[in-house]
Amino acid sequence: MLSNYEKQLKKGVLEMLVLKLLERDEKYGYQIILELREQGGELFSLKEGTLYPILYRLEEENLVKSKWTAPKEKETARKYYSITGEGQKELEQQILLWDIFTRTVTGMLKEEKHGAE
Amino acid sequence: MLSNYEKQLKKGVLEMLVLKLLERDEKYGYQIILELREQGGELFSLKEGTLYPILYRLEEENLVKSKWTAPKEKETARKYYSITGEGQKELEQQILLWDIFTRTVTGMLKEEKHGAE
DNA sequence: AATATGTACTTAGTTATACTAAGTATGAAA
DNA sequence: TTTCATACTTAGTATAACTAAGTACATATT
Repeated sequence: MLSNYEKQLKKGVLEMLVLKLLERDEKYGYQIILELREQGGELFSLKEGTLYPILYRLEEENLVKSKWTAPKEKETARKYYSITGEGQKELEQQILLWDIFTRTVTGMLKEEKHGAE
Repeated sequence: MLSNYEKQLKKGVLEMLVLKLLERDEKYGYQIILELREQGGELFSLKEGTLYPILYRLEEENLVKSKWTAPKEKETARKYYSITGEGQKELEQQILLWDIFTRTVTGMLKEEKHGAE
């Protein structure tokens, strides 16, 4: 079980990571869950109830688009998501901000304790 | 004005940064606002309505403790916060997690697009 | 003198996002 | 036949940062 601190750190980042996965090629929701788990370990082992609403939100914002596949015999239907041009731009923006953000915070954590001078 | 993405990224981190500032020496709320702004720029220019509730929460969790200063002549009273032993431990934990978290995410962002193989 | 600005703290209510927990439906394995 | 893995949906909750408003006092500006 993740600590509350870990849950909070993930805010915002999940959207960026989903866009990043879709940058490669189109994927369906459950596949994204598996790949996030594979790449991110426990920290990014999402329940369906976490991932799917992210996808709906991204689609609402036109950052991704989806299409259902006609299921072949003995296959469940899947909803494939792909990144849009707008989504690609947004992803690049978010990665830039992520770099600035983490460098800023890491810098602030390095400020040393003042000794007597 | 910060983007929504930036607001979300800050979740969790502010608590850690406040603890970090208090690690050096005790400080009062308004002073913390000024130092965060100085070190963190626009990204960490907090309104009072953002900072003070963080301090109250930290105190509730016994990670910091506070004392009012008796105001000398022509001085407003200030509430000084200092970190507790528990707060110091929590800070170290959070910094460890922060490092793991950022390395994980940055690694996931570096996964290259698959070309044809 | 009146107004604005900076210091210093408080609090009510809003927004955004991840969470839990439950549900639907199918196919394969025990 | 019961469990498990796949695959998607949705209602409700928790958390944390936000806006916006307020109090109070001292200093600076007009």
